[in-house]
Amino acid sequence: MDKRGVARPGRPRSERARHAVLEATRSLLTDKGLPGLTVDEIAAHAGVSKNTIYRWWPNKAAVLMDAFTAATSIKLEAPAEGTAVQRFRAQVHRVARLMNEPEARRPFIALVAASQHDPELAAALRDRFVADRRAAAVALLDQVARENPNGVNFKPDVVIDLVYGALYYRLLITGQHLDAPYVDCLLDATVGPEAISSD
Amino acid sequence: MDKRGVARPGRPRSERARHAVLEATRSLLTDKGLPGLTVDEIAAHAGVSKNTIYRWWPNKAAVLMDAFTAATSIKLEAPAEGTAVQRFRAQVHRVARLMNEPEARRPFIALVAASQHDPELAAALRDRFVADRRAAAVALLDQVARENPNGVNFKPDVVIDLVYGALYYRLLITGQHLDAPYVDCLLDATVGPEAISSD
Amino acid sequence: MDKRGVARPGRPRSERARHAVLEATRSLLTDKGLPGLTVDEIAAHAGVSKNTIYRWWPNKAAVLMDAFTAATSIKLEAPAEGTAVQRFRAQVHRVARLMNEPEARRPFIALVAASQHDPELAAALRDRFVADRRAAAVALLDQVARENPNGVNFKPDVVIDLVYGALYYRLLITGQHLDAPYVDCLLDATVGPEAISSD
Amino acid sequence: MDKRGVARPGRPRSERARHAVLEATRSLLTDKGLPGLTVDEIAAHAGVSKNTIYRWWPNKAAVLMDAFTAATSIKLEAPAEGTAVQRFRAQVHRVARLMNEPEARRPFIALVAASQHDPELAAALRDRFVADRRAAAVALLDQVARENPNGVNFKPDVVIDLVYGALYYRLLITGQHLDAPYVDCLLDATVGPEAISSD
DNA sequence: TAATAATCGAGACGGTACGTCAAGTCTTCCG
DNA sequence: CGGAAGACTTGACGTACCGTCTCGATTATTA
Repeated sequence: MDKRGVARPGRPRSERARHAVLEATRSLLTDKGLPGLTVDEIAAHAGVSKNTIYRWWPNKAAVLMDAFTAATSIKLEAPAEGTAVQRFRAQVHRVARLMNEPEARRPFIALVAASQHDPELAAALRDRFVADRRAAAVALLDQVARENPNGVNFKPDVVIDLVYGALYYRLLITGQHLDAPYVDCLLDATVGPEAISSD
Repeated sequence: MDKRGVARPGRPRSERARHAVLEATRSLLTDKGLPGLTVDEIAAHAGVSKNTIYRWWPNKAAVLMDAFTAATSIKLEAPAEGTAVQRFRAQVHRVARLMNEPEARRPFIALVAASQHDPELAAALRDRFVADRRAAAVALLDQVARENPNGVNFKPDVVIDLVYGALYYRLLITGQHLDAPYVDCLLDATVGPEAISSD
Repeated sequence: MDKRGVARPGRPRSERARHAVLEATRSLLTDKGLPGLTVDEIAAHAGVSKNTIYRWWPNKAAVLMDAFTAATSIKLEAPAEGTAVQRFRAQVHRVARLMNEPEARRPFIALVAASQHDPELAAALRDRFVADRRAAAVALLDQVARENPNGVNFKPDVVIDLVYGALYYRLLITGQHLDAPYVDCLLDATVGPEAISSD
Repeated sequence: MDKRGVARPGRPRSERARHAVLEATRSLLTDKGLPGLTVDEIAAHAGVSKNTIYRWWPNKAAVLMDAFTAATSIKLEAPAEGTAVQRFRAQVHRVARLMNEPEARRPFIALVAASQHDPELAAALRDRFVADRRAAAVALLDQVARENPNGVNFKPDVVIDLVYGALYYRLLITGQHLDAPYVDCLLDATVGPEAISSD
C-alpha cells in the first residue's frame, strides 16, 4: 500500500525539499499573489531545482493545492462540544475565521480561480477540502433533524449550499470581510436563531 | 456628456472591428475555454490586428468582460409582473437559467477566475454585472417588507448573499447544474415557499 | 517638366509642411540617431500629419535623403581658385570638414546604412550626393594630367576611390575623426605632396 | 582562464543549437537579405526556440556577427609566402575575393549597416574582423620599410586606410564588383607596381 | 567494497503567448 | 484637393513562464 513500505534502492526523497517547496509557495503567494507565483521562483526561493518540483507534483496547481491543505488541515478539525446545531455553527465560524487570515484566504482564492480551468484541480479541491467539511456538516444537520421530534424546516444540503455559498460569494465576488456577526446572520436565517455564536 | 456628441477629429473607431472582436471572443471561449483563448487567435478570428485590440482594451480579461456583458445584458432585464416576491424569484431563476447556458456560464466563470488576481476586473465585474441585479433585488425585497404589514423574518442583503451565493457556489465549487427545482428550494428556504416558480 | 508649371486645381502643397518635416527630421536625427527616428515622431515634431509625409515622400529613407541634401548642398560648392590639384585637394577637405559636423555626419551615416538594404535609396544617394563630386573630381584630375606635360602617375578614378574610400572608411568602420592633417596625408600619398592644404 | 576548463553545473549549452542558429542565419541572409532576416525565422529554420537565441545573443546583429566571423575566419589566414609586399598584396586580394562571394559580402554589408546605430556591434566588428587584418598589414608594411635600405615613401596606416577604404567604398557606396585587376591598381598606386598579383 | 539506482541542484531547451512598437495605408472632417 | 487627426493592418520585436531535458554530484540499497 505504501510505497515506502518496501525499501527501494536509490536516494530517498528529500523531506527537506518537499517542505521547502510548500513553504516557499505559501510565502510567495502571500507576498505577491497568484500572478507572481512562478515555478522558477518557488524553486529559487526553496533552494530546490525545478526538476525536483516536477518530479513530485504534476504541475504548479498541485503544488499550490498541497501548500494550502498542509497549512489549513490542522485548523479545521471538527468542533466537539455542544448540540449538533451549535457544532454546525461552530464549524461555519471556523471556516469563516480561517478565510479571514490572508495566509489561507489568498491560496484558497487562487485555488478556486485556477480550478476553473483545471478539472483535476477542481476535483482535488472538492475532495480534499470541501468534501470533508460537507460530510461533517450533513451529519450534524441530519442529527439535528433526528433530535428534533417534530422535524425541522430545512434540507441539510440546501442549508449548506446557502451558508457556504454566501461565504464564498463574499470571498470571490464582493471580496468583503467575513466577520462573526455576519456569519451569525447567515446561520440565523437558515438554521434558526437559537444558538450561541461562539466557536 | 456623450463622447460621440462632439465630433472628434481623425478616423472614427471601427464599429466593425469592435463587434468582431467581441464576437470572436465569445465564440472562441465557447469552443476552447479560457486557456485556449489567446489574443492572437481573437485577432485572427475577428480579422482584426492585435494592435487594435490593445488600443481599446488593456488586456484579455477586459475584452472578455465586454464580450460577456454585451451578450448577457439583454437576457437579464428585470421581470415586470407579479408580486414583489414573485418578481424576486423570477429574477433569480433568470440568472440561474442564464448560467446554465454554456455561452454565458463559461465566460462568467472565466471572468470570476480572472478577477481573483485583477482588482480592476473584479471591480468591473461587480459594477457592470453584479451591482445592477443586487440593487434591483434589494428594492424588491424591501418592497416585500413594506407590503407585509407584520414584517418579514429576513434581511434583504443576507437573503441575497445566501441565494446568489448558493448559485455561485455550485457554479464555481461543485460545478453542478442549476435546475429550476433546486433554485426553488433555495428560495423556499429563504423567502418562504409561497410563490410560483415560473419566470 | 515642372509639376507646378501648370496651375493645378485644389489647395497647393504647403511649403511650411515640407520645410517643417525636413527640419524635424534633421533635428531628431541629431538628437536621437537613426533608431530614434520614427515617422510618427517626425510628424508630431513637425506639427504635420503622417499622411502628408507619405503623400510627398515614398518612405522614411526618402525623407532622410531630402533632409540631408537640403542641409549639405550649399556647403559643398566646387572650389574655384588655385590649380587643378589645389582645387581637388580643397574639395576633399571640404567633404572631410562637412563630415566632421555631427549635423551632416549623422544623417550621412544613417543614409549609407539604410541604403545597404534599399537599392532605390542607394541609387539616390549616389546620384544626388556622390555623383556630382565625383564628376567634378574626375574633371579636375583629368585637367591635372593635361596640364602636366610628362603625364602623371595616377588614374583619376583610382585616386578618387582611394581618397574618398579612406574618408568613408573612417566614417563607417573606425568612426575616427577626419582632421585636416590626416586628409593631407591621404592626398600627399595619392596626388603628390605639392599642394597647399588650405581650402 | 577557459570557461570550459571548469565543469559548470547544469545542462551544458547545446552545440547543435548554436551551430544550427549560425547556419540558419547565414542561409537566410543569403536567400533574403537583411530585411528578410527575422529572429523568428532563424529560430524556426534552425529548429531552435527564440528563447535559446536570446539566451546567448543580445540581439539579431550579434547573431549575424557570429555567423559572419564563423564563416570567414577560415578563409582569411595570413598569406605565408613571398616578400613582405607580396604578402600584403596577397592579403588584400584575399579580402577582395572574399567580399565578392555573396555569402560573405551580404552579411558583411549588413553588419556594417547595423553597426552604424549599434556601438557595441561596431566595436565587435572592429575587434573581431578588422583589427586582426590591420595588425597583420601594419606588421607587413613595417617590415617592408625595414627591408628597404633607403626607406619607402608611404606610411603604413595611411596606405591601409587608402586601400581598404577603396575596397569598402565600392562595397558600400557604389556597390561595384571587386575584381583582381582593380585591386592591383589600388596596390600599384599605393605600395608601388612591383609585385605579382597572384594570391 | 564496489555496482546500481534514484535523488538532488543547476540550468539549458522547445514551445506558446504576451504586450509593444514602427511602417505605411485608410478614413473622417475641416479649410 | 490638401492637411491634421488618428484608427487601421502587418509583421517583428524582446520577454516571461511552462514543463522537459541533460549534466555532474550525492546518497541510499544490493551484490
